[in-house]
Amino acid sequence: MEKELIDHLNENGKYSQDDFKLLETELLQLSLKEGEIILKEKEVCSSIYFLIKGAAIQFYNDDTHNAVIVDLNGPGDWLLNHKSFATRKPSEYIIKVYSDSEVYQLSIESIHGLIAKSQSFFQMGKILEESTSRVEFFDHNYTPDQKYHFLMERRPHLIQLFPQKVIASYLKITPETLSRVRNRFSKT
Amino acid sequence: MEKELIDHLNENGKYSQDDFKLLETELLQLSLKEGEIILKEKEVCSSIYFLIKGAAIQFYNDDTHNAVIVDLNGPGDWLLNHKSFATRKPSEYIIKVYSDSEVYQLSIESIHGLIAKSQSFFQMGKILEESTSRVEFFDHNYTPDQKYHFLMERRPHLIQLFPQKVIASYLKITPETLSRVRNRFSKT
DNA sequence: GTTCTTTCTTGATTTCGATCAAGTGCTGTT
DNA sequence: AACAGCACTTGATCGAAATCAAGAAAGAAC
Repeated sequence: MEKELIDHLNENGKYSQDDFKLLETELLQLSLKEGEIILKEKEVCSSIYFLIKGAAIQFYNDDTHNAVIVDLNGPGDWLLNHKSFATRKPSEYIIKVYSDSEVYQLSIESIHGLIAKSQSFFQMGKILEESTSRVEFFDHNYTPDQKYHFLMERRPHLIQLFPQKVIASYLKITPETLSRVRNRFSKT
Repeated sequence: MEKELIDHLNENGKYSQDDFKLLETELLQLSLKEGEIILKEKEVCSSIYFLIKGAAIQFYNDDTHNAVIVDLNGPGDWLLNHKSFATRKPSEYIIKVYSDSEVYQLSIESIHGLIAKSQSFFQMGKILEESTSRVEFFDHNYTPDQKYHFLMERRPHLIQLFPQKVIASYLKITPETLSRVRNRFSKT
């Protein structure tokens, strides 16, 4: 099992050597090419994917067929649509690999099996807690500068993984505004 | 048990007569006066409340001590802070009764006990799914008109329960803008 | 290398919602 | 009834970000 996942699990819970061995038997390692779709629109999210290397985006197409990016992911992140996974209903969003990536796939059946074998895997339920950062963005009604600072503090690695137009879409600002924010920011 | 709760449960799951009886023994009915606090800041949310009559708000105080409203509730809604309830960590937000209200209180211990007695109560886990409307607001980057239309479609009763300044804070627009939106809206 | 494309930057202009400022109307209190 | 205190409306102005429009820079394809 890759170091990334071991570190991630140890940071977010307590697992024994046996737990790691159990988990390893359920993981499916996949290599994905840029542009591959992990979760199609209207498909039920029935696996979660641990991103070892690469980058992924979650988005939907608005009425004018523009991709609206709702989440960005880098190495160490879990890829899933929380809502679809929890409700077993079709996903409104699409998950797509943004650059060549390595992932571990873990099916919902595997997760249930693991929990049956070891209570430790209950802790994985944490993955289901929607990363609250998006909700906080909304609650706080941030300015473009605040949004960028927020991103720099919480997920700075994402800035390296995606072009600015993607970051801008994620932050709900225009690429021009992001360029000016970065310009201001680099002078302080 | 009040009709509101029976209807609510039947709409969101399948429960037997025995389930209702079991539940009834765990419910604590409370009358609350306008302004009473249900969940204090930094308190762990260890009960959920079903709002039979009245109205409630969830908010936090920003750096300048203005209340920023993050959720509004009316009869038929459950009152809880999802994040604190799920993580057992202190809540960042406050839940306050906005007008004299009738609620049922249900503690987390009661919920666990109910699940132990009847699998039906697993379905209550749905309550824990964060109402997605707030996230959608953010994802879609709505204009003030769209926000108001969204509210009119999804939760029109809230508009009757709260003054416009409260609705405006919830929608992250000024009361002036809301007044103009409503004015435009009433002419179509 | 050179060309073609895409990304990023920079400037000018526009636009929408916030802010500022009165004024109106409603409710409750004495 | 008279007043005080709010909630709401309406108008005028302001400002921040979007939009429009070139260019510059950086990659990719040949």
